[in-house]
Amino acid sequence: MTTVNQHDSTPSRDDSVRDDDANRFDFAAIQEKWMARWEETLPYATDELGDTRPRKYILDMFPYPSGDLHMGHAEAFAYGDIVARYWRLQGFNVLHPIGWDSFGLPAENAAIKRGIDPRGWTYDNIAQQKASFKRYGNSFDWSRELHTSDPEYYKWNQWLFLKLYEKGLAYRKDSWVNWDPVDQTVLANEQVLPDGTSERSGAVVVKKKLTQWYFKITDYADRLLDDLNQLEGSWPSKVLAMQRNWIGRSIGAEVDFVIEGHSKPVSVFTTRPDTLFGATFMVVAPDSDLAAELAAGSTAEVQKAFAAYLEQVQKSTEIERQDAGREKTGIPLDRWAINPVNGERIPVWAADYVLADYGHGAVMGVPAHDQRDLDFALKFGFEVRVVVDTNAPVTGALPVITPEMLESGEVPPLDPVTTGKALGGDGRLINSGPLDGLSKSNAIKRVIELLESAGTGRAAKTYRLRDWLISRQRYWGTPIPILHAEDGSLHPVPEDQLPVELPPTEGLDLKPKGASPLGAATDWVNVTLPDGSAARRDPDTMDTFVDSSWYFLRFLNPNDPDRAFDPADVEKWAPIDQYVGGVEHAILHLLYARFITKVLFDLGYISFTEPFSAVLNQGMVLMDGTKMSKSKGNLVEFASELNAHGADALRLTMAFAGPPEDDIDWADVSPAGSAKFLARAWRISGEVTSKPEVEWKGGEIALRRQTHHLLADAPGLMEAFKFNVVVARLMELVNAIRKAIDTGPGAGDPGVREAIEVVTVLLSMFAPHTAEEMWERLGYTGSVSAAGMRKPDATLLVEESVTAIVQVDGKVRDKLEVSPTISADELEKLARATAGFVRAVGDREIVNVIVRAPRVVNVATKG
RNA sequence: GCGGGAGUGGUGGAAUGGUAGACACGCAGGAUUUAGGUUCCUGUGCCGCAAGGCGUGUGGGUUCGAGCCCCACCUUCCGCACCA
Repeated sequence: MTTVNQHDSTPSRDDSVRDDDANRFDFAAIQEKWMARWEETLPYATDELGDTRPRKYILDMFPYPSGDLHMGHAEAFAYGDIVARYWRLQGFNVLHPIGWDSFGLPAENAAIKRGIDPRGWTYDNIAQQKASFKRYGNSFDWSRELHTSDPEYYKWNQWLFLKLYEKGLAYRKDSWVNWDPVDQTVLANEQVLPDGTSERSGAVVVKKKLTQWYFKITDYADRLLDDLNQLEGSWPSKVLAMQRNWIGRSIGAEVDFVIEGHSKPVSVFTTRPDTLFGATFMVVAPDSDLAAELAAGSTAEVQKAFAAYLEQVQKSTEIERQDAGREKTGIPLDRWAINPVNGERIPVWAADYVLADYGHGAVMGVPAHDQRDLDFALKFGFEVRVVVDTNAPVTGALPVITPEMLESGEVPPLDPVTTGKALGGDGRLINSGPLDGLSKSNAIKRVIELLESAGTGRAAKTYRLRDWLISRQRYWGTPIPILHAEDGSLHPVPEDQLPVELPPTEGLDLKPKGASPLGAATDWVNVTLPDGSAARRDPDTMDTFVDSSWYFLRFLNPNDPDRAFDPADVEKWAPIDQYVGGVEHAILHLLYARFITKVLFDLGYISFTEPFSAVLNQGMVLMDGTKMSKSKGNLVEFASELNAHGADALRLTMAFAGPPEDDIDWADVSPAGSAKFLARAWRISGEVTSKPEVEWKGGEIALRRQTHHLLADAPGLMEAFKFNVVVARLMELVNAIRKAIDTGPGAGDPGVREAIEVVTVLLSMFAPHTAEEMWERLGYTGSVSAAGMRKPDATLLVEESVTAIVQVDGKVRDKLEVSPTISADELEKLARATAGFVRAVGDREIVNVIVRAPRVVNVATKG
């Protein structure tokens, strides 16, 4: 079947010809042809030597190879590719690499289920995804492909780990961790969903006390937070907000309370040190070490009650704990704390509304000014002492409040006990000795000064962000390059002995059992230190988010055996100009990558502190309003869509569906409609009878204007990610060309050739196979991707005439065709003469005339 | 509760404060066709025979003019949440 002709010399509207093979748009044949061509010519390999063009680094979040690509990939990778192709057309040297995030639990779980090696499963999936990407026409530089599960890659994870270890940023600690009882491994805080279940397995996460490796991301909390300001405008505001929220910096003070009979004072963190005189009790987290110590030093009765309470708390799930309307619980410890500012003796309780891992795991209870403390005080009968008059204005004179004003509700009563509402607002301090009369913010400053001079407190910040737990008790990950000597000392594996390769799976039971399967690989785990003593390898592997925290640097020198990346190449390409991926990585991956980038900056390897200059989050692909899933029976398969409509129609559908950030409901879009448009455009490319050398100037002027307006508008639209609008404009231009051929100057008009060539060049971003084919049919031999974006001719952008609207009282009453250079007076004169104007104004009085030549005349009337 | 978005035809969506609904899907009609499909053309916000009127979640405001800016509210989606 001859589906593709260089030159269809008989453009004809005759149906007998139209139905011929040569005039039928055979997307499958076109796709095959160009796929094979690109396989030979490798047009998207980034060749460095002597290339003086400016650079762009466009990156898609690399995929996890679980099965074939799905519709979500089809969307995200279409957008990334469109952006990459756009910058290539604009004359940039574009780096657009691809790799595989190929370590991780799904491979291991699949391996266990089927009794196979996770390697085989993973690399088979990669082969499948790779083939799909090639069919999809992604303009990747395949020569830079990387796999995080290759020793050549994970060697550098280990190198990175050692660098953090040297800097004291990788450390071991014994603490309560999130334990996934199904996957039998620990999870990072970020991997526990809000409902307390595991992001991976869905199991309810439990707490377990373990010694684990951590990265000290909290050292970078301020920088991770403050540097977000630089990204304002080029990152989605939602992602910025989520990161700020996650880091969760609170500014306030630490206050030291002496506990009677306890050697060390107990510090509490508070954002409201101004309310210190209103503290009537103290609460510690029941699962904190502090609570255990305080209980241990109390009566036998308290010890027993405490043990029972602790057990009850630990049995309750995260879901129960997070029920906001839950009644407060707690028990007295029969211990007493001394308020450092007034010497008052206040009782210490344990209650689970205080969290062990935030602040110091202890709070001062100020029931009048904190809702949680108030709820607790009302239940257990603590004094509620108002120390901020929230009715008092912060500036100016104090008001006189009469009983009538309180009665009428004009002024709310300062009575939290009766209202049940804590007084959280600003006001003036009362019942607070030296702070009386001060505003909230002044009182905070003053009380910190008093505490600091007395040595019983200080200004302090605290964060919601926790250190990053990176140990995983699983096989399919990067081994942690640390040796444990028999005396318990830690010995980093020397850099020249990296990588520490994973042992083969033969003989290993990968089934989760609470400890890493690597511990059972006797030959692998037992080693000898240089002094001849015995040691064991650390059997845990790293969180795969370590792999993805720096992979964008490895793309620059993916095959360099001597270093993770070449600083000179990093200088040339990084940071990434445009990162494209799902919002599901808004916190985890992006935060970790930002952290590691800052660490590498501090280590002197790179010169920038933010890895991603701009981020685009694509929406989701839905079906009938919901997420696709096999169980719901609404799954749309990428492969079957690709077979049915072709890569170009699919890509075009993604681009045309709407703004990239919005969800696409596959039931609402029409890949068949996209294919129809492509066929329409392709058909025109075969009908054009002029030669490539033809002089544009003689072309039909209206069509030429439309062509050049599109050239003028396209860059701005593309850079604002308004792909749908660009596609709409291409459709308009194709419709105009169709009309020009059928009922205008005909297929030989130079303007027709110019227009369809511009369509072809722009279309190459969305539908690369079709565009290449059209380019060839138009008589060119090179790739359209190298054709470059044409410049609009400024003289064609000036309109010959514009439509002016005539408004009366803001309503359109008539229209005029006028010169774009018309004067205001002239326009007003013409407007007053229009029929619509005369009819609308009637005999009413004109009170105002606004003229904005050449677009609008608006007349305001009276009566 | 805190934070971030979003509300425009039957549908997806356009619209530097200046003609609301570009473009497409769907639908209707026509041409071609033995027929279907394809292709091409025309129409398609709502009410109304028409003239005309009404229309961007609701109510206010600014303006000659508001889908767009400001205030209040409603609905909805997403993220976080006993974070001291």
